[in-house]
Amino acid sequence: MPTKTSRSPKSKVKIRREQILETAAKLFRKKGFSATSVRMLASEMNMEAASLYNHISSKQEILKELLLSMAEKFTLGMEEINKSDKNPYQKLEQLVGLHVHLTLKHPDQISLITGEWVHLEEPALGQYLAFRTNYEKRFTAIISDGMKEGYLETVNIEMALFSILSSLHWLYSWSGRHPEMKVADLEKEIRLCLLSGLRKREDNP
Amino acid sequence: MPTKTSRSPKSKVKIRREQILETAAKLFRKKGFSATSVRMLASEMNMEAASLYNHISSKQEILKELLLSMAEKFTLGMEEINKSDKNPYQKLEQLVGLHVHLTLKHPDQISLITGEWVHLEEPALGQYLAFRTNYEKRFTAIISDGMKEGYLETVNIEMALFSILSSLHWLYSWSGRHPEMKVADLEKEIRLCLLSGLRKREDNP
DNA sequence: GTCTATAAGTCGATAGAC
DNA sequence: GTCTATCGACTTATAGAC
Repeated sequence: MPTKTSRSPKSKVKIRREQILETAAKLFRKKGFSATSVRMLASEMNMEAASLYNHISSKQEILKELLLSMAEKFTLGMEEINKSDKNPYQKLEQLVGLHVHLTLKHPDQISLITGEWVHLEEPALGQYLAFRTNYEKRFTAIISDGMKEGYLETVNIEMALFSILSSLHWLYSWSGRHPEMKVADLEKEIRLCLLSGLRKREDNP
Repeated sequence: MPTKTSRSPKSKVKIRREQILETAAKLFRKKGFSATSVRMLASEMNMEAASLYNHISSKQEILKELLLSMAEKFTLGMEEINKSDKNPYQKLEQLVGLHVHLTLKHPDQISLITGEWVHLEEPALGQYLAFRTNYEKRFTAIISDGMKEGYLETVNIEMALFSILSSLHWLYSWSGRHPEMKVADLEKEIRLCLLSGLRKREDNP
């Protein structure tokens, strides 16, 4: 049976590492990955740059962890939604909810999805793009089903995906300007804008 | 009266400078401003880094020129559209056209709008943000008019602006994947996705 | 686990020959 | 207008004392 003292230092290390990752995400968001030096990150953590390397192995590793952990969260959410027997329109509503939820919980990490993934090196880059492609493929399938089953207007599928995803990707900047807005309200408003517009009005269940 | 030889070298210089700006935009798009070195830019131009400084005064100046020239083009387009006596819905259609047109003409420069403006230094940063704020204000006014006059569904105005603009800002990545698509088709499709969804269906002129 | 010191390289930009 | 050579500052990361 592990003693108190045998677990305590381990969890302390983990917390410290998580603080570094959080701070890094904030800096990467503000300055970009390339323009953020490990010295700046260390300074923000009130330590010397060399000390960081007791917690992380490289600057690149930080970016990799920040981006791949988000990619996994989106993939997991997509799997959860696809497991249910909801109709395609309801799945889209849930997808909006997934984006809103993850965006409000991890705004800094989410912001990196937009432009900082280009700084990933192989093999992390390939892994990340695989997640991304898979996610978009599943998203497209749901939109496609929604059109076939009469829940959605028939428009260019790729364009629909593109317009929905680009709006959802920029949610973080919007939520930054309205920190007072509640999750439920934000979700309702963005559903109204992105989905009700798309939804056929006449003959729906 | 200027002779042929007096104009020829001047225009040659200008073309060289424009080639540098174009190449820089392409590199900034691919690697980001910070991760692009002047040596890489020079190499792409088949010259030494030092030689670049006969055409530009600094790396920062390149970014400033790329971004502010695009900001001016958008502002000019907005002024043109606002000058007409079209109704708000028609103005929105024209705005979509403006974005499509500028995106297809300057995809690399447009791509910088998304994330690279953060690397602008003052006073260029202030100038850029002033353009941006002004543009968003006018865009909002048109949406607001459209709602008041019954052309558009009544939704959260800021959210409508946000979802339209974020889709339009990412047009460049979409057009990159579909280089074969014609301007008119792209414009029609994106209008369908972004505006027809928003447009009220019952009682329009 | 944090520090100082430093390696080894790249950065933007300039000086001056041609 | 392009080159070589170079400056000084900054970069990521490591070695080793404490």
